[in-house]
Amino acid sequence: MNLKELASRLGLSPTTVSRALNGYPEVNEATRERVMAAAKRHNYHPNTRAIRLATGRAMAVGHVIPIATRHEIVNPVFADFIAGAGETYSRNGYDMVLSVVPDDQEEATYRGLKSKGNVDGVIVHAPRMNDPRIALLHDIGLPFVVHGRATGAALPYSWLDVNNRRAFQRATEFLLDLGHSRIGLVNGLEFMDFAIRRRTGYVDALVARGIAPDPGLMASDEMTEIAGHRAARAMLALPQRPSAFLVASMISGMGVRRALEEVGLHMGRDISVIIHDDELSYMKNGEDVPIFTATRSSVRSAGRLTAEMLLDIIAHPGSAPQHRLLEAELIIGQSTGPAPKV
Amino acid sequence: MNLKELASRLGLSPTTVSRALNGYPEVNEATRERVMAAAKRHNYHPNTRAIRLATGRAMAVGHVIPIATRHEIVNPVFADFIAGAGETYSRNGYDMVLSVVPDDQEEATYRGLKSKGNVDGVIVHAPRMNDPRIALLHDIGLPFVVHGRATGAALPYSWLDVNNRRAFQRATEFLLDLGHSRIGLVNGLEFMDFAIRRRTGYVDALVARGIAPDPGLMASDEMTEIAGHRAARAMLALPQRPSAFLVASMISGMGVRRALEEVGLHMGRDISVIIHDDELSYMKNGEDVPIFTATRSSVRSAGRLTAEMLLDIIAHPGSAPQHRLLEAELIIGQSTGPAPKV
DNA sequence: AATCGCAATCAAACCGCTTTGGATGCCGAA
DNA sequence: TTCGGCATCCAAAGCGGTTTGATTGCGATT
Repeated sequence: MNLKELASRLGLSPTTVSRALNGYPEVNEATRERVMAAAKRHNYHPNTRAIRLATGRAMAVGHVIPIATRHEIVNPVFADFIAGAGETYSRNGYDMVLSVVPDDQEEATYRGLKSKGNVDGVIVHAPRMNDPRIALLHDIGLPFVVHGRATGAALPYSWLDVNNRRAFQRATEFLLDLGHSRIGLVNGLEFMDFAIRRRTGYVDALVARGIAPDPGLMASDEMTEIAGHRAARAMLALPQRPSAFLVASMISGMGVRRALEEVGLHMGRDISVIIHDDELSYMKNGEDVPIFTATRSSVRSAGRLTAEMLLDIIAHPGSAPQHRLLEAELIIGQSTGPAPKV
Repeated sequence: MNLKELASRLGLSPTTVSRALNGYPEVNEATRERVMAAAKRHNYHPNTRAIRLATGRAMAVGHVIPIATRHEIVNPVFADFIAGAGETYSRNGYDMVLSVVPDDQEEATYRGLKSKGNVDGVIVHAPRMNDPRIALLHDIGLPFVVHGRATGAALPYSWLDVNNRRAFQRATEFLLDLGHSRIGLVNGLEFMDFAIRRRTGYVDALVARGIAPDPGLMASDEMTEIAGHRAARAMLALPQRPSAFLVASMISGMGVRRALEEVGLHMGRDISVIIHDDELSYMKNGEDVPIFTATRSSVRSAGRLTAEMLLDIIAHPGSAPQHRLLEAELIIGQSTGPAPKV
């Protein structure tokens, strides 16, 4: 069943039927209802491919995921972000198209997406310092929103980010207030923009209290259980071990906890831990009382909001770049307590 | 730059240019090369929307992800499966379109995908017993492959699955051989097909050795850290506690390990644990020596293979359903050892 | 009665490609 | 010489919608 056939059954022209279904004003209400009813009765759905060609819009948004020929891994927050963004797209009749490509083909993929007209815009994931994608997308004229920020970008661009600096600053202050002065930072890889900001927040808080940051207490690695474990073990082996940890993710935090248990330290009593909690749906931080004290920000709702921003930008080309900075909550769980007297 | 313009620059008809670019034989080789060169020089990429309309093919595959209005959560293996499938699609010029929809709109989504012509086929995730999607997709005539199997399906369908029954049977036998006789099963939710099969494997192995399965040693819940912890705690509190655990996932396994440590049991010495390891990229099971003894099967390569199967089915409509059963490896890590003498 | 305005509808062009069904020119065979 | 066959190339008709630019009918205005 297509437009033409539906129109002929109704004794109307395709023009009128199209307009009736799309809510144009110049069609008699009685006619419109007749058309609507017939469309429903015959289970008519306009062919997306034809709409796309006719309107010149792709009605789709792209997400490009470069895969590890070298170091990076599929980001564990990715699934939840996508789920959030996908909700927004579904609600607005957009498709989400994912391109999983070797990272040396990332640029070609963006160019292809634009010139072949597959999508109306893209969301940029996991920005790094001086991220080349921003200039690239500007260059090819493909609307985009960055999830996160890219320090060093020369051009203006739209972004949505969590205030990572502030979150880690507050968490550090919270630990300092509890009497901790040697605080270990188990950070993500510091070519990722958010990891840099987190370290800045941590360092700022220490410096503001007159504490010189100790390089031995700052680790930077992938946010895996293994890496978290390794970093914590190393710091626990120091002559002056930390009495608290600030950890970049739930998963790293589990590695840290394992390290603590191995050396016989009780989390929340002998040693404090704060993690950043992205509220991943499959990685809940406890049920009633959180296991970890955490800076918390839902990556899923970030996905929803980022997608909304992008759709708005697509709908209003030429509008000024948009920015949105979300604050993380600091929620108290069982993993923090006053620094033990020495 | 479009076909018509490229053609006119070349002094050729669109027909010939189209054929030249698509490798049709009825075009002079010299002409073809001239066309190819011009296409490259002008950075010509055919408009995907037009191709799709003209050929009637969507050149896209759909993945429908129902989101939790009730119980389910975004599947943690999902990201890796998608990454694998996406590789296959990219390599073959297909797009992957993800639909994230409230689960009461799942059926409508599949129907829409078909009637609006957005995709040429779909992959069905996380099949349950008597999964209604199979009959639905048969009904609307949308090619599909199931990742997993759906016990109770009346109609034939294509699937790719891991031999979950065998994997858990082997793991159980391995534990039995080590002298364990009380083995706790920390399973996933048993409306999921794979969870049922795993339990079957576990039970079969026990029965084969003349051991009656103890309902108190079989837990079924979401595969989260929290749930794994809860299940393990409950079993450890039994008058006759298990000396080994068989656990459905890496994440559950971390909860189990936490429970063990809380009650002062050393994993691998006092108590044995085997998990199922999907080889998620952000959840490595150790680096050199695996932390957990595990039944292992890469969900990422499953994604690749499932996608290949689907593309094959799309390319050969009317062919017989295809099946592929992958065997899991049993790899030995640090979490298993002989049952302690009582 | 002639004109105007407005509501409602339609024919046809168009989006950018593929594909069908010819054309055209040239060569070798009858 | 004539004609069939072959290699090349092309005009035009789709694909299934949207959108532009009329057209029609009718009550209201002059």
